[in-house]
Amino acid sequence: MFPIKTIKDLLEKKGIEASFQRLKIYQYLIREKNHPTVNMIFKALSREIPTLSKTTVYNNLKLFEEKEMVVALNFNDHEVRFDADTTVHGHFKCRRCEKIYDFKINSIDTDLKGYKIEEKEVYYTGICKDCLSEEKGTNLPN
Amino acid sequence: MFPIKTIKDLLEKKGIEASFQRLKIYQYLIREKNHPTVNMIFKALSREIPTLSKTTVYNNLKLFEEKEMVVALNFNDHEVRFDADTTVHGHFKCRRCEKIYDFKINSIDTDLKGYKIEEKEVYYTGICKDCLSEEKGTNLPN
DNA sequence: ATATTTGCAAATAATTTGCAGTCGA
DNA sequence: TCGACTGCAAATTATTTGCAAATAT
Repeated sequence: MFPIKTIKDLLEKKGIEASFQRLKIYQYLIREKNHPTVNMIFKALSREIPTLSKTTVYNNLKLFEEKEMVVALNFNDHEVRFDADTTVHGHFKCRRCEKIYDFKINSIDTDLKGYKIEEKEVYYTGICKDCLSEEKGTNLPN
Repeated sequence: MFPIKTIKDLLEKKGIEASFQRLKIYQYLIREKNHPTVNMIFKALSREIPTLSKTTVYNNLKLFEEKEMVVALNFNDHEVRFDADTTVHGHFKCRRCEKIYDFKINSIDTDLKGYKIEEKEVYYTGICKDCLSEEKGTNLPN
């Protein structure tokens, strides 16, 4: 689905070198779509790249952010998560299973006038579909 | 506008003691409405309360959060800001002057279905009205 | 008197920085 | 060969924890 070649082109189109580590980190983001933390990326890729350092993960995520290839998500907890989808969309975080779901935003009606808006971020928190149905399941003996 | 007495009642209504430091911290939040960081609160109140410690500021903000008297704002930068207005509303941060403005959200139209939403947070970033007009001012010789 | 709160100092965690060695066009 | 990239170790910053002293009911 996302062969190395494609990602390589993508990186080069952005004017950055396609080093092995960089390529793998970006590939991880677009493949997994799991909104990982620095640590999740580091741990997952360390298996393939045993010499990988966390600094490199930080370096590259920062670079991706500058190139607007990645956005950082800041929910109200002390971990930053990353998303390679930079189009405007909302993020829902389940406080039970900790998963983050993307959702589509059709419009936001506000009273803001005269401001130059450059970025929009929308975070929802709650319980996801799966956890809700599990909850129901445990309550009903059948 | 927010006399000590009123704030004292408010804290007690929430079931927490109205200690001097606690009262001052909460008063600062609702008076200034400036969405301060821990440091801003600490520095501002240190003048009046020279013995104040940052731990106490952290302790009380945490308590306020638990009691849902305060929400923490996480823009994509490494500082958390606090807001004593806990109703759902948006926050706009100017990347020029760093000020945070509140705005009203009438509605958000999304495709999210079947999820239990418990919290909504909306962050906009850009240039505020004031900074925009200054910008114009410097460009025009008149 | 007793429970809560405060505030210091130390611990922890996340991120950044400096820099020497490595890699690839 | 040269500049960019990596990765270690140390530094920095934000936040939390442990605990003894202070405070308030």
